[in-house]
Amino acid sequence: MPRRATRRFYSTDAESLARALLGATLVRTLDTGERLSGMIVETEAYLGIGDRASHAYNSRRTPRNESMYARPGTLYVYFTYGMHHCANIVCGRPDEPVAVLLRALEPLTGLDAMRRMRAPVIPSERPGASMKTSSSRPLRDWELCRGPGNLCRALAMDRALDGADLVSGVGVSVEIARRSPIEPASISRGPRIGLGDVGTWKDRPLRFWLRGSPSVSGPRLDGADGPRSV
DNA sequence: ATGACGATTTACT
DNA sequence: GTAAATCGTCATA
Repeated sequence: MPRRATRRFYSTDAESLARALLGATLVRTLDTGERLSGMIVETEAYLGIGDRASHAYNSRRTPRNESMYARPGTLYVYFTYGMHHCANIVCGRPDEPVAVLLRALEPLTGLDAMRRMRAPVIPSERPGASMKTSSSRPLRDWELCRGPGNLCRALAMDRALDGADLVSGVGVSVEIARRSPIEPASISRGPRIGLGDVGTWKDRPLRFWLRGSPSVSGPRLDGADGPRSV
């Protein structure tokens, strides 16, 4: 199949990598040996110490974001909102805290395992208690990895994977398989999602997605192209 | 020690 | 549209 992405592939600026990752396949191997995979359809670029929306803004370097300063091809996984994990791939040059957030995949294999991971955790199975049928209808295939938090949940990715090197491939349970380049015309871009008060950085069109994919997150105001294209 | 804050998601008015 | 869930992390004291 396609070959694993090389160090060179990741050694570029965030915007270029965000585009290059679209269409690539992310493969996650569980401890059980199950292989879950999906096509990357949505990414966001975080440009580094000058990017007010970045965890590394103003050279901020703490135990949490330490892996942002690692070699290109390193995984940066963080925990937020008390319940979600988000996964990034570090790029740029070594010691440069530049990264791309993985926001959505179109599931390819291991959908049953993904559905299992996404299944809500019942607080306590109380016999006799009226089972409040969680109004949640069964998840459709295309929404299993829709959104950065859901993506990590479906693929069982957490801080244990933070700092993993996607290139060496030694004992790595996550890998990126390149694919033939995507037609530039099929890529849309727009402002990043979920940012706080970051001034003008809020509007920079650093979010990229594959036009037409149902798995792309964010508000879908129209039908054909998902979020407002730019 | 304390408090404010999330690169989110989901449910609800 | 608004709000709640939920807790690790970081800056401040």
